[in-house]
Amino acid sequence: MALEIPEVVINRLPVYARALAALAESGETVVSSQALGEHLGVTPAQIRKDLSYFGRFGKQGRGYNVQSLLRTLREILGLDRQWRVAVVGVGRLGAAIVEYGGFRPHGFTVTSAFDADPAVVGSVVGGVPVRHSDDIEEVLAASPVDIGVVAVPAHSAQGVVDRLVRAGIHAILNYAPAMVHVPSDVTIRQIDPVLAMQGMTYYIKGTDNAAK
Amino acid sequence: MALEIPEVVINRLPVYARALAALAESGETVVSSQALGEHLGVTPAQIRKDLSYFGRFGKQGRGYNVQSLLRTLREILGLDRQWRVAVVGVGRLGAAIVEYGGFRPHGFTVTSAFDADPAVVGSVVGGVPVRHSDDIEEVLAASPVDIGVVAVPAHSAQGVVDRLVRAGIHAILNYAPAMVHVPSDVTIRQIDPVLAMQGMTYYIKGTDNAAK
DNA sequence: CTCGATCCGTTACGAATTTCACAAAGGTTC
DNA sequence: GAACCTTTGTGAAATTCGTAACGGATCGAG
Repeated sequence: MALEIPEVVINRLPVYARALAALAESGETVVSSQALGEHLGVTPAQIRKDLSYFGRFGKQGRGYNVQSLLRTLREILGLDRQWRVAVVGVGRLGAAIVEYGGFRPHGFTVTSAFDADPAVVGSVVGGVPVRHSDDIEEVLAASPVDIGVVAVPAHSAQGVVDRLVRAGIHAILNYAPAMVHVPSDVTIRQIDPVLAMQGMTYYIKGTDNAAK
Repeated sequence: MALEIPEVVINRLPVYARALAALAESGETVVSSQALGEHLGVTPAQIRKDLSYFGRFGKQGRGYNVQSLLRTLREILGLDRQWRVAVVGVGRLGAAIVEYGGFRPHGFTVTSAFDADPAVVGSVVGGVPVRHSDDIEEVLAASPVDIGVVAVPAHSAQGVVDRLVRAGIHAILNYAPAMVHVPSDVTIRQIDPVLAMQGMTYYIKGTDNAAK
């Protein structure tokens, strides 16, 4: 508690946890920072350093116990709980997110959905009834969620985020191609394929394929 | 050319470009690093420093010309060209990517699609014929692309990436929940909503909603 | 029980990145 | 055209982050 843990470190922990889960799956019982690092493309030193922020989990000469380190990481990250998710915007993308089955095995369950289009409000998507975006605060006051997922057009994103923040949400995953602002006690992550691609083209400007 | 430009800087340029495009749209002709920074949540100094890697684009006392800075950034990033994209994996997610209309306005066109499922191979998704994943090298040799998008299950991701690399691709956007390895002359970006969420739960462990 | 090999946790160092702060320059006002 | 205000570009300082290196455990072999 005394030490402030860098965000970059926190963001690497889920990667470690995923690798450990794979190792556990394949029956491995111990793993060294060396082996884990190779499997993951990071240096062993970084893994040891990252873990050392939270305690001492390894045995010298042996490595880490896969099961127990995995359990520890999941506990640190809060992955040992169920998290309720609200999805705002159930257009093409939003509907795909609500119906996506990949979140639930990780403890994330979509428990409410919102949209601004009256034609969609009232329908049921992926087993979740769609409410109107104007009622976010009201609906979430009655049945709170932990995480908000924003899948609305860019120009509506900030408004939706503001609503989610007012509803008491402290974690937001934003799929909208817009840089939105949140108070410092709210964590936000951006998922933006276009930005990701645009950040790559710089590096391939000079390659053969591009020459035309 | 002499200077190696940090990757973090490159990744911020598309964000600046997007903000400038919005300003241009709304008729603004000049913008200061101060104003741009506020609009974007970064410090003015960072914007100036980032831009200074590439030249001197501003006027003291005035700021930057929106149109010309936007044009310059697009040129630097290679956003002034058309980029051909291959999508591998046309399941739920892959099909959504191929059919997604949001890439084309930015110069990214999906020109080929692949899948390993014989039931899907031969069909047409979003106007693009689906070929078998085993034929990636062959097909891309005949009609090359610039960027590969991977939307296959985690266990197939590395194999697909290897194929794309062998086909001469130098930029890969990976939607598969797997850490894949590429040679140093290949740029890769990861899109992983589960990791993004898992990186947020750490920060909301102590909030009211989670207490139950 | 000793030796050698392995590997963690930690500290010290170095690299990378961000922020600061200021001289120089453009614009405006009178 | 002089005084003043604004804002850039940039070295230098400060901060953050990653890597190297090593003492001290742990284990297995003989």
